[in-house]
Amino acid sequence: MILSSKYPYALAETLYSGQAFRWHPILNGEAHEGILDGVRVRLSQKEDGIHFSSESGDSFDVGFIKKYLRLEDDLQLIYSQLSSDTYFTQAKDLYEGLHILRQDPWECLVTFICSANNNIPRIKSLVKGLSETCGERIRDQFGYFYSFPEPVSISEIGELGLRKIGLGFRAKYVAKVAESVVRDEIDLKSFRFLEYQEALTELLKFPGVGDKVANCVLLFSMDKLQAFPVDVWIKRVLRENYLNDSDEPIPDTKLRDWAQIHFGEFAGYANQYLFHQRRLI
DNA sequence: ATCGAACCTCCAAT
DNA sequence: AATTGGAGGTTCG
Repeated sequence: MILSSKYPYALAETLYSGQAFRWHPILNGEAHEGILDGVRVRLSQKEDGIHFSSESGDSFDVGFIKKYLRLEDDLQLIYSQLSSDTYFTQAKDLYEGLHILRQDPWECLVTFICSANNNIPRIKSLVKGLSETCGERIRDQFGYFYSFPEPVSISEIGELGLRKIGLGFRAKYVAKVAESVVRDEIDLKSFRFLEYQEALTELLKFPGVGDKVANCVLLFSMDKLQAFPVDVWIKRVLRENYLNDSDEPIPDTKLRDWAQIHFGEFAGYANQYLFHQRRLI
């Protein structure tokens, strides 16, 4: 199956820019494999577009992949809205076609709780451990793989089980969030229909979710392109390029407010490009 | 309100 | 070889 799009798509940059943690290169980097909605998916970028295959073939909705990849995003519009910022423009010239992904909110929430005070290899290994411990074991033509666990499955292994996987102090948070989602029948998918501020307020009620994690979840899974996660890398970018080095430290939420006003409705796209550029220095 | 320490774990750098 | 410091943060006092 070939997915075509009007706009350039930097597939590898997108899959490995630290927003999703279950993709890995296969066939000497020719293609990428991940698990979406309990299905193993392979993607590769060719001249004529992004090639996509999975065992369920066409029965696996192509529309699903298109949504996941945000193929419909109007990059020209987004670029033009951000073009007055010279640092964004620099990053854009380097990584043209880099996209935000639209992930599953539950998986996104859990993985970004796991991201606290962790580096990317650690986050990946935790998500892998989680999936292999309480995800569903599924077989396809290439062998076995594991779906990302449902809230019930995580709540069943509890804090102790999560500690065994290596979540550390995050185990308590993930366990509580899983229990809460199960008990209160919270439909995270519906958060996407809330306004940014309202969804943010709701997410902040979860233990282990502060402003940074909430904004990641909003941006990467809830269609809030104005979300602006303030992490150490973005702080470096802001400090180095936009603020006086001599200034005293500014609280993260203030930095976010400033950035959202400065960059506007696509602040999250600016965030991803600046983050990606700074991280690869 | 604001601020710093503490929190699990892993691993690279002393 | 043991120890320290830091990693895409949040909570608690």
